[in-house]
Amino acid sequence: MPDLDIAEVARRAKVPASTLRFYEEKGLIAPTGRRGLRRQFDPGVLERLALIALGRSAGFSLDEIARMFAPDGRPRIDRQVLADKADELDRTIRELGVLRDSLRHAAACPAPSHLECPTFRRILGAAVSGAVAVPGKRAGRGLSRP
Amino acid sequence: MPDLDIAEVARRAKVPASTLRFYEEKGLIAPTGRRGLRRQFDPGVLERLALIALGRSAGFSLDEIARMFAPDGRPRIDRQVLADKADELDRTIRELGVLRDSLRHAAACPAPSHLECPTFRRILGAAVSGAVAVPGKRAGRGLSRP
DNA sequence: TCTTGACCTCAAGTCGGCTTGAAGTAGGAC
DNA sequence: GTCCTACTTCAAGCCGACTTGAGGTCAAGA
Repeated sequence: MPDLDIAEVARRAKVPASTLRFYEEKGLIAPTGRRGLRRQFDPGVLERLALIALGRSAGFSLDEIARMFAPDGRPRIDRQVLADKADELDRTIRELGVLRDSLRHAAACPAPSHLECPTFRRILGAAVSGAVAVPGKRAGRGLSRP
Repeated sequence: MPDLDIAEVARRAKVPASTLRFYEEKGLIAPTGRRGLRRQFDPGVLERLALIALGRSAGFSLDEIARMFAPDGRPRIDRQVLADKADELDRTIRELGVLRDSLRHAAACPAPSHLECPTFRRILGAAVSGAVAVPGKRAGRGLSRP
């Protein structure tokens, strides 16, 4: 398969070209060369972008992901790191489950105000005590389908 | 219970005073008055902060949370919104579960390189197709214990 | 040959949720 | 009465992951 134009990569990976340029700047991907001004990429970049997307959705930062590629470009993913991330996701999943159940209860609860519902107050208590924490603070985050 | 000084609220809610000022600016909380320059808060603010923390961990933005308080200060949480958020969390949880299993497999997989593992490649394929998405993009996010 | 338009560079902007820093003030201990 | 210290205001900064805008270049089609 011949090299792909940046536009083609963008189309296939469903990623804007600006993002590809940004990733290149960060050292996550590299064009094989240029045709005129235009970047050309080895088709393998698609796999790499998939790897990046996977890492992102698992909660790794771009910098962390960059460190998972050896200088030769091949992934050198530390299995321990993966296992740790899986454990982290596991905790996150359990916490989200509790939260989901709480929300469902609050949604179904017949108390006139949520503040009058014992269950809701219990959840609040947990929130106060820090048993429930805020996403985006160096922890496992979820995924989405926009 | 008498009013609480901002420092006391910060201590009890485990939130920096700067955050309380920021929340006030956003209209999320309001002091009952001042003693000298210092803000004084009704103890009920603790419950309200708990509600805010809970909302944050469920993935609501501060603006969304602000809209959940009626002008009189009482929460007016739409049960449908809660149910929707619960459903969203449910989807997130399922996706994270798949991801966790995938990570565990990759961690345990004996293939010399992850790219040579069929399972890993299948996951990558899913990532490419968009079946796995990135957190932080208007979707349910997870929780954490920093 | 000329035009078109998709790419290029580089700097700056965006977004959410705060934090930080400089400069000011007042309550309470001495 | 004075001092300390914890508060105050306001503006600016930070983080990550990109996006946007202005001005420039060049391959390909008419």
